[in-house]
Amino acid sequence: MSHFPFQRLQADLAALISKTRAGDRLPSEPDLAKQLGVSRATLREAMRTFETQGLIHRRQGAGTFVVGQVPVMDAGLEMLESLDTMADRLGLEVSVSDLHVDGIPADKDHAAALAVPPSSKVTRVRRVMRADGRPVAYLVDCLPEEVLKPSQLPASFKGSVLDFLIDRGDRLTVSRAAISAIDATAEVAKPLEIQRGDVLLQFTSQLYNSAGKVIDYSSSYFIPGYFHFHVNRRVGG
Amino acid sequence: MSHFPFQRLQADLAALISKTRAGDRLPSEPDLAKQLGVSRATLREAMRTFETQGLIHRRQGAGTFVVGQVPVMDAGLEMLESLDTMADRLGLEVSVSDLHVDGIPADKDHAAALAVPPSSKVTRVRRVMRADGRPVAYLVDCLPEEVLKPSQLPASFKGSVLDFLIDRGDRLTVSRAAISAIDATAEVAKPLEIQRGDVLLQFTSQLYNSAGKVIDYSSSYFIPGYFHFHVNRRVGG
DNA sequence: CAGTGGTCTAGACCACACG
DNA sequence: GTGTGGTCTAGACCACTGA
Repeated sequence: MSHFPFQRLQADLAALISKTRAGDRLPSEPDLAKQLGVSRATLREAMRTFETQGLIHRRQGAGTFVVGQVPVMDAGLEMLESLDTMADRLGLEVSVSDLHVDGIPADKDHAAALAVPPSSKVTRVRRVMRADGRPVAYLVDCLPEEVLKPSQLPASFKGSVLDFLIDRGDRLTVSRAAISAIDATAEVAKPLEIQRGDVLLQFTSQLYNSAGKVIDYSSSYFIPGYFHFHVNRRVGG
Repeated sequence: MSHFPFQRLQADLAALISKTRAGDRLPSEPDLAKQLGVSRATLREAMRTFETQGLIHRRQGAGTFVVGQVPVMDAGLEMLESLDTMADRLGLEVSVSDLHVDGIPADKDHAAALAVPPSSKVTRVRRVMRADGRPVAYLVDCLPEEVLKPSQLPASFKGSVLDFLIDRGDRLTVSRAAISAIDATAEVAKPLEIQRGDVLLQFTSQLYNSAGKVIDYSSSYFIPGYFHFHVNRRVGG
């Protein structure tokens, strides 16, 4: 028996997953832990890696399922386009769920990013993007109320704030996105159906109009494995 | 007593950390777990969040220390520059440690990225970048042997492959970087002095010369909190 | 309802740092 | 050696799913 349970366990799990048909359920965690000769805690730690890669999906009360080939969205970062538009361009099917639109008072973060007074009203739009029925991104947009009131969004709103603004005729120029990697908090883990502590790619963006004013402050959380973002960087001046 | 130990624990830990002077040691994990009324496993789970944010640093055998204000490297992604150059521009002190240069046979990944035959020789350069003495990034460059032999690197090599190539007169044009978020594997966790499973921002880059040939394939791993990468995205065509 | 994954506990052993 | 963080175990209770 190896003295490094975790490494061996990773290999054993990889073998098990690869020989399980997509969509099928793995044995329950207690059973699997017994089979592989480790405790359930260790097993779960190892499973987190495979969930991050999008190879398995765990559903409380239901089980752990092997996930089939994932549709990957590959996009450059030079251009800003909505995930909807991106999916269209790539010929992928995406859907939106858990759409919530509300008005909230600006907190310090909003006030600084949007250049509005603290406690002024901002419109918040939250939703989950799904590909193949599985959550792949969680998006939160915040806009000053004078740019967008919750009531202005039509019943037919399909989830893309960017596309809505463009269609409405707003003159948008550029978006500045900060890129980071984070642990999922409980708030974003729940809609994305992942675990708190799972790894996410985060974009925090400010969208400018032609007057140079920030009209949208958004946080986007992407589950790794479903997206391939890339950027071309020039060398020298 | 709250029914949500984790949330309360996060708040308690945050309070403890904020009132501890930078550089001081926190109580040991068993002591702290007892103080806060949770098990050590739960405590460690919560601590991971603060370590990701760079607020604390855990050293096996020594203790957990509160980290002072971190020097942040803020950089756009439109231009490719070495971390050395970036640090200079920002007036920050960085150092290189754990420099390893070796020649290895190309694996499938190298062969595909560098467009060289499998098992042909590639030169690999690995090193850790430190700011304020703390590891902040782990960098691995792989170059075909005909571009760079291990013996060609001078003893004075200070860690930047990009700067070396530029100084040598290589005509470089553009770098294509793929951006991802990953769990730290054991291999990168060790040099970065973090835990396996901690979150990292990863850039995987191909550097092109003016002939359109890939001459460097690199993987860069960044600890979140020390870097603010951003990109400006144009709207529309 | 039984069974699943999500969380927490108490305790153990190890490798490592430091005096 | 002593004490630290790193890891693993065995068991418990909970929330949720689905028949």
